[in-house]
Amino acid sequence: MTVRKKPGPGRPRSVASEEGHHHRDIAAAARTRLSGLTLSRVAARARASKSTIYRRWPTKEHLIVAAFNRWPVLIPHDSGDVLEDLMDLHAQSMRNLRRGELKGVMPKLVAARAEAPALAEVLDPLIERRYDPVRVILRRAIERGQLPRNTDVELGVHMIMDITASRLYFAPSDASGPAIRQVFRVVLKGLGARGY
Amino acid sequence: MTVRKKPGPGRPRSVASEEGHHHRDIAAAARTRLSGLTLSRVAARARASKSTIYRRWPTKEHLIVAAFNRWPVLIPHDSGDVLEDLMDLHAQSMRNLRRGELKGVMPKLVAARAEAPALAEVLDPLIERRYDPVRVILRRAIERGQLPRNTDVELGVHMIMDITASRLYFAPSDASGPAIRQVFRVVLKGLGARGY
Amino acid sequence: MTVRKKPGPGRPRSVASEEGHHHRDIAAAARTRLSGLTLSRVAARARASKSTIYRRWPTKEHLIVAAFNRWPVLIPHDSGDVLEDLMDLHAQSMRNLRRGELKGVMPKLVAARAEAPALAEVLDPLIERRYDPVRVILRRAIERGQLPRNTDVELGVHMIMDITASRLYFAPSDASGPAIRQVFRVVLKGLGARGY
Amino acid sequence: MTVRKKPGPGRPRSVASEEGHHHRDIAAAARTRLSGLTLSRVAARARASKSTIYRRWPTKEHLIVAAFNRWPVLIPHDSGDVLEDLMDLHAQSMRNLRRGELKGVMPKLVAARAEAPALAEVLDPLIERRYDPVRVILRRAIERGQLPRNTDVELGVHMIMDITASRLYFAPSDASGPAIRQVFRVVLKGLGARGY
DNA sequence: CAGTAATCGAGACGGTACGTCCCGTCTTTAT
DNA sequence: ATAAAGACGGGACGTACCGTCTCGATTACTG
Repeated sequence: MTVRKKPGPGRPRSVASEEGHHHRDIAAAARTRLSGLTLSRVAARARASKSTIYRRWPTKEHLIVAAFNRWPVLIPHDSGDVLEDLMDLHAQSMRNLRRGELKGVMPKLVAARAEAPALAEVLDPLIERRYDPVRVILRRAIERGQLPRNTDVELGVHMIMDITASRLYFAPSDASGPAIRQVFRVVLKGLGARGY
Repeated sequence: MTVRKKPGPGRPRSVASEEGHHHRDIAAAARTRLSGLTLSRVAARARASKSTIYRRWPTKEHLIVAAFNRWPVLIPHDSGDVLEDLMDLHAQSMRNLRRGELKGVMPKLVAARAEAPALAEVLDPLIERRYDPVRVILRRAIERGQLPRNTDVELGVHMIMDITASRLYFAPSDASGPAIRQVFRVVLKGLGARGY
Repeated sequence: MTVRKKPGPGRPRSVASEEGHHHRDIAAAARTRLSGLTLSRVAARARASKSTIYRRWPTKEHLIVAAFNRWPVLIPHDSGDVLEDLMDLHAQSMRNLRRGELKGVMPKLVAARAEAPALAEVLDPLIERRYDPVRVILRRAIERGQLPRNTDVELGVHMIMDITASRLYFAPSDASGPAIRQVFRVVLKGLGARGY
Repeated sequence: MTVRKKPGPGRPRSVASEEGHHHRDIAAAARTRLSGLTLSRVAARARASKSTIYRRWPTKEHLIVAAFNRWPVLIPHDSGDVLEDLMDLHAQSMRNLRRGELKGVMPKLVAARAEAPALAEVLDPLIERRYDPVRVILRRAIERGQLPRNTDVELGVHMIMDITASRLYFAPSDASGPAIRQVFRVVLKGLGARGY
């Protein structure tokens, strides 16, 4: 436990945890206006100082990762049909994307990650967690009998997430509802689902 | 057609970026050492000047795009089986990736593209062309009878490329041969191929 | 004499003298818009090419000198009184200065001259010639008996020109009529003139 | 008065240009080698960065003005005779001029001033202050009775400075001791001094 | 009149300084 | 002792201009 036994002299860090109001403010400030993001600007907007930011996050990119983690998590609903559940997830993504200037953050993060292995260690678990809703949906499909008992869930999850991510962030592809539905249908069928 | 309208008076630009002329190939100089790429360094290595570079490419990123376009194109072989053909393509990618420092260039390009629409106009056609080998392979599979007559080729091409790109460049996923084989199998089966 | 003995084949320089129409055009183009003067701009305005300009003048500054030499020469009038004649000269200067953007050219020339001795050789004779009108006026004053027979004309000329130039171009001083009249009066009196 | 309004928080600027602190004196670095002066070189020599320099001085020329202001001020001595005092001042100028590469700085400054009014506001007061020694000498001459009670001191000061400056920096004139002595004699006589 | 060779306009080229921007660290004063 | 403020060293960026060069097109001389 990192409990301070004795406060000692001097001003203590303002609620020294990531949940502290100050740090929350900073990450929030970073979340808006990702393009042309500058640490000085973030500091100014959060009424913090650059020292404070660098005391908490070793690089600008780490701060962006923190900001990225504030993205709302997708909620897996249960409509009784895999395809519809996946489409619902995609709709949630699209809604998140539209609001806020978070559009370009994923490419930026991925680029930073590519040449800073240290960043990968922080970023990858967060990304991995984003896969969970799809996991839930696919597992439910198995229980429901829409997918075979022995379906490789991880394979399916990654395929769906990879394609979705590509279409949303990276490639100049069609990310509209109908196009994505087609993709999901092929994946489900390839996984052995009946009726697609 | 890129027909020269009229030569007119004036010294024409060296064709250095195409065949190389009296100075070194600039794009080639940019190709090596992508991380920490500096225009001054590129200029020095190519025995060119920054002016010359900026006269040809409006931004550093445009130059990188040109450098990216020197990547060897994948050759679609014909082994008589779709899956093997696709796996061969993937093997070529892996080989290209290993040699050269081109590793981090894709994420960088994608990030730059995300916030410079002008760059997208130049980059997207080049990316699109990279899809061709897969197109060829899928079409051959249809002719061969491995895929149904009415297969949506574009759908398949994009799915395969999206997933491959994700695994190779963007996501912390398994891009090994066996893992990719699994993915391809699911896609092919999803498209209606028999025997996978 | 630099007379071409035999013309030989080939196109001769277009009226290869400073009086040639083409060169006149160039110097004229340089005369307008001295601040932010660029050889490319001069070339464009004169419909000449940089090569042509550099064939005639070894540096930008030499061209400016040529342009400077187009300044109208001051005409020494004879009113019967030295002081009035000098004031008339000053009025002419002021008029020249007001029209045209030639304002900053003298400082520029002087600065260039300071670090390019070669330029001094070209510029100094031209400047020296600008002293002539004052010489004429002072000599007339001697003949007229307004100045002593043994007046050091050169001393007077240089003093008058130095002060005038300082006030007009270099120092933040008063170059108005009355102020200059005071100056001239002191110089004349110092030279031994009676009645000032 | 340049009163500090309020220190407030934040690291204050180093006073390097005034007393020198943890890095070398920037203006001093600029003072040496005026011709071919490069901000990068100044920065390197002063162990400072371009940012630091541009934070203090808006333009290269402003820095040069600051460097110019380090020129030693002339000391008005009192020999009992105006002419000798003025000649002593001139001797000091000549000595300053000889040592150091400051030779070309005045023309440069004047040229820059001519097309940047903002620079004039900074430069002019400094130049004006350089006139003081002559003022002192002329006033003493009046008290001493060498010049009339009602002498226009400012007129004399400016005439002397204008001519001196012209001969030293701008015009291709004789700035030797005897020549200058002649000039001073004429000015003094013109101002009503007796015995010249 | 036809051939030919120097000059011309246009502008690309290598080089280099400029002034701006941002990063991540450091140094103050205020709390 | 920490925080806010922001100065600092470092270094890349993209712009501007210089003086040289390389083209194709345009001439005036020569044969």
